[in-house]
Amino acid sequence: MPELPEVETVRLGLQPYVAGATITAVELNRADLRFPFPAGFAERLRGRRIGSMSRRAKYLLFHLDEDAILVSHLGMSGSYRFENTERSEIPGEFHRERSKNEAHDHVFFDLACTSGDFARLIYNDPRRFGFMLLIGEAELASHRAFAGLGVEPTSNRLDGHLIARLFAGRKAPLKAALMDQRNIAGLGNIYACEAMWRAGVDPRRPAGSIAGSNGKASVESDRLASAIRDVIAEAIAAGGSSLRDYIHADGSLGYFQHRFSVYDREGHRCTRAGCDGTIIRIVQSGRSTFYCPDCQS
DNA sequence: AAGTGAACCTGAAGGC
DNA sequence: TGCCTTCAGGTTCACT
Repeated sequence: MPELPEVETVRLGLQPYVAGATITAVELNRADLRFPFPAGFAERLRGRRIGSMSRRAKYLLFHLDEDAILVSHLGMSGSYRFENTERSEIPGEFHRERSKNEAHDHVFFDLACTSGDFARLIYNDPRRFGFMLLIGEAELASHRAFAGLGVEPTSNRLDGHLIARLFAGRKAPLKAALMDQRNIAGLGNIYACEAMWRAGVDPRRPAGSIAGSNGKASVESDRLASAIRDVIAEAIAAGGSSLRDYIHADGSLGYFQHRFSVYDREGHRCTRAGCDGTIIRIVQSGRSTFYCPDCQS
């Protein structure tokens, strides 16, 4: 379930365990996910020490020694879990014996943690839309996955003026413009819908109609920028608690439980004070959009 | 160039 | 019970 807040929650959950850990072994259950794994993937990771983790848009970045970065995108259904987080003197053997191999477990990372514990980090991804890259720190900015990405919705650079400038003259529906990672990087279907509801704007409107004249900020572009930043910040805050179990996994997946205002609420009453509308679902560029036709205009 | 739609893949849920 | 269709949090590519 990975939009930006979910990816950030995964990062926050993994970071304390993997920071400072050394990768003692990597096993692949198949040669590809969405793309083939980079040549020599497992071999190149073995023996590397993980410094820290960061996130860009929906990408997880494991910063390794020798200025390398393990990039992980979770696609639609990717997840990480730990198994066998116990002390052992023989890392490789220990994990191999005890680890459960569930359907769609594709990558196994054996880690020697700074605490002296050993842990096995497992990447699972039923639909295999996720992928992993192994690149150099210097390559990051120019890599095709990152070069075109827009502003982080958590950044204070995201304001009404920027939205107006990005959207001015655009005829694509507002929803499509918000989902376009070249504009705002990390917004997905859920939070695009939620942000438009909070801002009271119709997803079908041409994106350019949000901008003021001459691409200046408008009341609506200001409202939309605030809505995006608020909903993302709130989701990260809420996600932190609800996904923690999922990271500690003992086999059971945690579920991201959230109160959505519109997403997946077709047929329900709009919850905006004073609005009597009913949430409807439409399809835009092949994706579901949920909104209230009464208070989003 | 910008915008739209199909493709990638598996599983869950609902209708009959 | 099973079989069929539709849908799912993302990205990329091919086409108009």
